Amino acid sequence: MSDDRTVLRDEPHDGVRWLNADEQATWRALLLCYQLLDEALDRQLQHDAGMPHSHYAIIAALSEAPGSAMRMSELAAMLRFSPSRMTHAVASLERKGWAARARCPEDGRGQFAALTAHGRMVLERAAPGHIAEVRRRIFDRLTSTQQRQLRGICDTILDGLDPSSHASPHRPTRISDTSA
Amino acid sequence: MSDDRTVLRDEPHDGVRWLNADEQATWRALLLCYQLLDEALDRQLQHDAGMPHSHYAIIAALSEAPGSAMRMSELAAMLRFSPSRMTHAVASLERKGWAARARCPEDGRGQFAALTAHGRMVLERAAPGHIAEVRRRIFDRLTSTQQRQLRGICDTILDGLDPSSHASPHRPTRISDTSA
DNA sequence: TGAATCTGATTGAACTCTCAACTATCCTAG
DNA sequence: CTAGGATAGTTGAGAGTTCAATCAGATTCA
Repeated sequence: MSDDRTVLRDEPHDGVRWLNADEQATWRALLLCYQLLDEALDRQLQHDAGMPHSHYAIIAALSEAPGSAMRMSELAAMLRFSPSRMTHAVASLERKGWAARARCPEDGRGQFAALTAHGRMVLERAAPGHIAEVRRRIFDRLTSTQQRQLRGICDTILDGLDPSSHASPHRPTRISDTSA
Repeated sequence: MSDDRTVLRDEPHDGVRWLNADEQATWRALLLCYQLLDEALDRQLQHDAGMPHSHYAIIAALSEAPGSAMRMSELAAMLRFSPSRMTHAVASLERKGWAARARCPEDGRGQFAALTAHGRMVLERAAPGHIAEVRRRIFDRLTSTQQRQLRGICDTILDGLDPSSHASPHRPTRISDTSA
């Protein structure tokens, strides 16, 4: 209890190679970056628009869908949410009157989530502030070289995390896709 | 309601410049990367060690502190947690017997959080799996060039987020610092 | 000294997310 | 046509986080 040396040493253990000093520093910076970025974005949205980032992602996705509506499962797949998470989130949006659900005619099990007029208005009001924050925190700070590097790094890491993310190479993207 | 065009256009609005296609793609990749990485790490720790990533960060930090103990506020500042979050988290660790709290003699308001022997054991068991996951998801995939690039990008972004993060340039880092 | 203020930490409510059931519908093979 | 299994989505409990309010011990200064 009064030992000031860590119990974890930088030698292999259980067949695991530990991180070296450089890797540690990078990992620490990455984690901190994630954490602070996430908090900054969430705080901005929560404060200025009364919604968490995940809800913004949902209404932004809906706003770009044909008829402003999508099947729950489509939505979940697109945003990589669990079905349960999506149900809870859309239920919450519904309570606020920003979204509505409707049974799917072709499949009795299915549900559509649709953006309401009110929801669309809320999104329109929330988007500028959100995008400004993204810009301010990230794109205004990075050189175009760094931006390209970042893209490559993310794609590389995603390859190992998300088999289905060789995604969207040429899909005509839309602006509110600053979401997720 | 049956309008398939997005309400958000890629023209300036409210003085905010929207993201262009490249920026959007990068931003999307970054978000997805964050999300999946975070889930992967959290799931691994939760599944194999019964704790969320944030709790791992706490016990790892404690394990490296002199006497395996730190003031609540120190701990919170180091990990960039709110006081409230830290209180709740340490309370949870205490319930599991992994940490203990003790009043600070010099300052009646203060509290120390200390790692228990049990907590140290739990950390020792959890660390290899966690580090392996970090390695597998990130460092095994990136070239050393990419690693350097990533470090630079994170530092750049952190400059705008966290004034106090020009941090740890030469502090003798320790292994369990794969935390946070 | 003693009021006003500041600081370290805690509390409880509200909310989101996860996980493990569970319901309802659809599909398929016998 | 019906039993078994797959699919779409929901439910509720448990946990972590945030926020605002609060408490108690320090500090300041008149």
